Amino acid sequence: MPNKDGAGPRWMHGKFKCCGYRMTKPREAILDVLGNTQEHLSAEDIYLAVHKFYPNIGLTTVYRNLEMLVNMGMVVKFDFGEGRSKYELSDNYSGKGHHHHLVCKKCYKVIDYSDFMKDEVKFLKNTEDGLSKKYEFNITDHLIQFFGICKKCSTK
Amino acid sequence: MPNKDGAGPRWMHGKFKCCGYRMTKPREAILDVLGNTQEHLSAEDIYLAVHKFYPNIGLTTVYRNLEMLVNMGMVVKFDFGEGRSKYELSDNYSGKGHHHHLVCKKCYKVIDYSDFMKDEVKFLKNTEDGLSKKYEFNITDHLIQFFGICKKCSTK
DNA sequence: AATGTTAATGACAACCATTATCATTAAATA
DNA sequence: TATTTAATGATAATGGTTGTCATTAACATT
Repeated sequence: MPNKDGAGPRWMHGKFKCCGYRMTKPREAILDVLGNTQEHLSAEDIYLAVHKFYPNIGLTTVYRNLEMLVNMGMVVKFDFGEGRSKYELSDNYSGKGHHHHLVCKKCYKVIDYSDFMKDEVKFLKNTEDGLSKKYEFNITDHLIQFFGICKKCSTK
Repeated sequence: MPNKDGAGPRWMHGKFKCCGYRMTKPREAILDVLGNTQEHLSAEDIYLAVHKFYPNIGLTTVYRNLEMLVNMGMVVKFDFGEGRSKYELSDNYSGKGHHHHLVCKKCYKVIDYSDFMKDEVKFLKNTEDGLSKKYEFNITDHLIQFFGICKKCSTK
């Protein structure tokens, strides 16, 4: 799963360099893991995946890098109510494209959906504009999640 | 702030009784606190407020009751990214009415807004219907939050 | 009002995701 | 290759939340 050539995409290196950061093996491995899954991974999930190839990379490092990547906007952190955060590459860096989440409250399975975005975009634009003006808030983000019970969980 | 008569609204007692639950002093005090604030309180906030009048009510009891009230649908639990959950009475039991949240990412101030709900309701209905059908999910809830920087935080 | 049943409590320990500390290592640059 | 300092890894600490268990008190029944 990780890039065995040890280089990683060129643009990535640039991205880090120009911020005064370095491209390190753990950082690259973490991005690799995030880039090669459709799942929503916890810090520990990522740690375990990375650990297979680089057994000396520690959990602390994973947390540190995730925090940094979130701050850089390359990774997004989600809370699905499971007691631990989940991470995924942000829209610009993942193949998934813009999507939102549908979360099962029982098994915490998460479905990405990107249908129904037309209404949503309109609604979001309106609301963000209105709220920004009225409450003098500089809105940078939104979180839209639907919760429910998935098919599997509803039949047991 | 708590009802000194020690009775509380009648309908509440009924609500609990018919589920096999009991109306206890801690439970009542917690509901009282939640019913008499416009703030979004953490478990500890509630504990401290309750503690003033009933110093022997413990934090564990607060957590236990909150969990139970959330399961009953009387209280809603929110995560604003602060590292601890916040609680408020659900729409049906609070004077606030249906609203959503605008959260400052720096100071975690939360603004309730109920403007712009017209678009939202339409959008939500559409999306929920579509998602339910397509993904065979029984949708029960949604979470809509806007994040940004409040005026105060942006000028310092 | 007294009693019995059992939901609920309170004190404390345990849990577990996340963060802080700090000596050591290794990217990037010259 | 040497220098600088960002980044690492091991470990301890933090802090919100949950589990345990003996005790208490709501409520229905008598």
